[in-house]
Amino acid sequence: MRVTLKDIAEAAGVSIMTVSNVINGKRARVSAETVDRVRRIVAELGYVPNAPARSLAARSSLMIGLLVPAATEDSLAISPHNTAMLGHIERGLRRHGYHLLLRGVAERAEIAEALRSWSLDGALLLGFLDEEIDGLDKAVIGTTPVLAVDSYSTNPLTTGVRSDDFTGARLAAAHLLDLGHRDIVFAGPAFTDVGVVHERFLGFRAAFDDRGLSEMDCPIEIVNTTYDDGVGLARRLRSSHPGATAVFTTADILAIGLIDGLKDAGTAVPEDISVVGFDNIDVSAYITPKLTTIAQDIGGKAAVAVDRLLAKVTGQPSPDTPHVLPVQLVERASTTGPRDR
Amino acid sequence: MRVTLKDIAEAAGVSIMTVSNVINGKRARVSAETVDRVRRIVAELGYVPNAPARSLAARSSLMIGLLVPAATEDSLAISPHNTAMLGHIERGLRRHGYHLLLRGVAERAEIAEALRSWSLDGALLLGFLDEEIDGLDKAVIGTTPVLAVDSYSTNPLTTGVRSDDFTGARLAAAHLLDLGHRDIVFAGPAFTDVGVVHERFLGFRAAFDDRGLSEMDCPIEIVNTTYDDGVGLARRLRSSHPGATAVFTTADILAIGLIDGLKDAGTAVPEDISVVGFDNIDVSAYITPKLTTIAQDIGGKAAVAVDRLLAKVTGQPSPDTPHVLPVQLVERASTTGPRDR
DNA sequence: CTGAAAGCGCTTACAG
DNA sequence: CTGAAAGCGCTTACAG
Repeated sequence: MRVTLKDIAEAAGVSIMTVSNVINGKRARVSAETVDRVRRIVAELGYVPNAPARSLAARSSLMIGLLVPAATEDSLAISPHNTAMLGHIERGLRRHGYHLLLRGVAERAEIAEALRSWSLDGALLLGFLDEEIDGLDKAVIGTTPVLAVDSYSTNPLTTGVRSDDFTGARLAAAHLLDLGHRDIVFAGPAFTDVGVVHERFLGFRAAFDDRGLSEMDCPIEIVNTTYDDGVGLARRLRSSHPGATAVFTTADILAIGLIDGLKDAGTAVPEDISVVGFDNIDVSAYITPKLTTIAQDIGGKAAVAVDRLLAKVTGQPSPDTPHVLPVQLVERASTTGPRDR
Repeated sequence: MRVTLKDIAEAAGVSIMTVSNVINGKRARVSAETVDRVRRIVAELGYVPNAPARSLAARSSLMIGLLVPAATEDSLAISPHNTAMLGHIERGLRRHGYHLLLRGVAERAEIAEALRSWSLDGALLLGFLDEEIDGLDKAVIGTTPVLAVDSYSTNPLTTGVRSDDFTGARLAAAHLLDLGHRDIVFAGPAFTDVGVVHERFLGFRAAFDDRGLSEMDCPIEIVNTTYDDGVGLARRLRSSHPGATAVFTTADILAIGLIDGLKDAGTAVPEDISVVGFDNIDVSAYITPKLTTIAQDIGGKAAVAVDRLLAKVTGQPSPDTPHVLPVQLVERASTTGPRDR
């Protein structure tokens, strides 16, 4: 039989609720002597609080949902970047005594369902599109604190944390421009007039503006951010942009595929084409040539996400502007000056 | 206010428990007409079952724990292999209507705590050492179904699923031997006389036996399985094993570090040294030279783990031998015949 | 096919 | 500092 509050109470000769107070650290309400006695018996009997019972009674669960997009029948496609986030987030929550419910969501209704069903104390949204975040109103998330990571949605309910995408892309483009490149391709997923990719595009353009090169034409290549899409881009790059001497990609994994595809086609990197990535995932230092990229502070992003969410959970006023983490250029071997022509 | 069974019952003019029966699909106990009416009202009012209440009453939670080792203050160091497992496991559980609680555990007591506290219906152990699994008895896990992934522990309580490590290493060694190598280093983490690494060592040796080369001396290099350890191994390889023409590593990430380290030291791969990995993680196809390795069936492993665990959860008799998944050699560019000397 | 009652193990006001 | 009572929202026998 499992040990319950009642068992402890009987063994200690006190009421159930005194035990409850001890367990929950409400020491002000119990004499030090009683606390000790109860503590001892709890340890002796190996009492473990029943979380569902606690959740039911307290309408709170000490459980945080980490919601990640997933096609219905698909397994969670967790990017290297999000994997690292996941690890840090779990640690952060664990240190604060919270538990993590990981859930792939295929349709918006599942967000509401997850939140309400489990009496989640809060949720982190990782990897959703801005328009999906935009659609989250009180009707779907209720009063549960929710925070979006890497989102530019202006939804005040989800104000969260992200990297300084604008500056990152600007640094990347500045690096290429300073090396002497002028014909630079911007490669990334389709974007609208808001969001991570759009910000990176603006930052990219800003570097040109900074140098009075505003009029310069910058071809955009729309590609998904996978290795294979990078390889595909390499195949058509020479014909679609014969004059290009450099490519800025919005993700390392895309840059890595691009470099491999380029090499296969006999194009030297960086001698013929320089490539800059974004993220600084581990792999980027393993490939040849090592990738020049923009490093995000993943640990910092996770920590801020957890801290902000838990602040909301515990009822502290939450800032209405997102926390923006700095990024930095990591110069490695995939970039050099353009070859004389 | 949240909608409860009671609200539905009142609106439908039936008892709470009839609604409960409808919700839980016990249709045999309710007339078709009533089912329809209740269903309609449930949809109309947007009823979502309260999971904690259900867990408390039913002593079951539809929740499965995924437990992963973690040093107390550390973030989950999820290897590429385990990340892929995680994605597939989440999908498998979701399809079966279960939820996933992800938990890093620093000490054994936390396993028991997680299981009991949340009334978990079951748990998957990912990445634990065999000796940790060995220590799990009824006293710590109670009657909760638990299944270990990638374990050679003979603990009958956790009998699970793993890859055919023996055959994998044997294939790898056979490949190198067939290419003409004779001086091959085995590189992997410290191992005892049981476990994944030990099996791989046995398989490695078996390939020599197969060819009547049993007497051959095979140096073992004990290294952790990280990129940096691979680089470190490269640094000392030439001096510690001057005659070696090939290295078998127990993990791709180690092989990748090794290759980078060798290249930095001016040693050509595969011309001077051939390298074989194990896992076939994505990255292995991105590096130069592309890594020859042993591919595990990760999706299959996750699917079997989920199926077996849920079978146990639903009370079906569970096999007392682990499910072993086949592996295969993926020949790429990091191996070739030894140079004539 | 349907329902009234008890109970899962806790917390929350409230009263002393 | 301590406790008796009510209730969180559900499921489980049991009875009709």
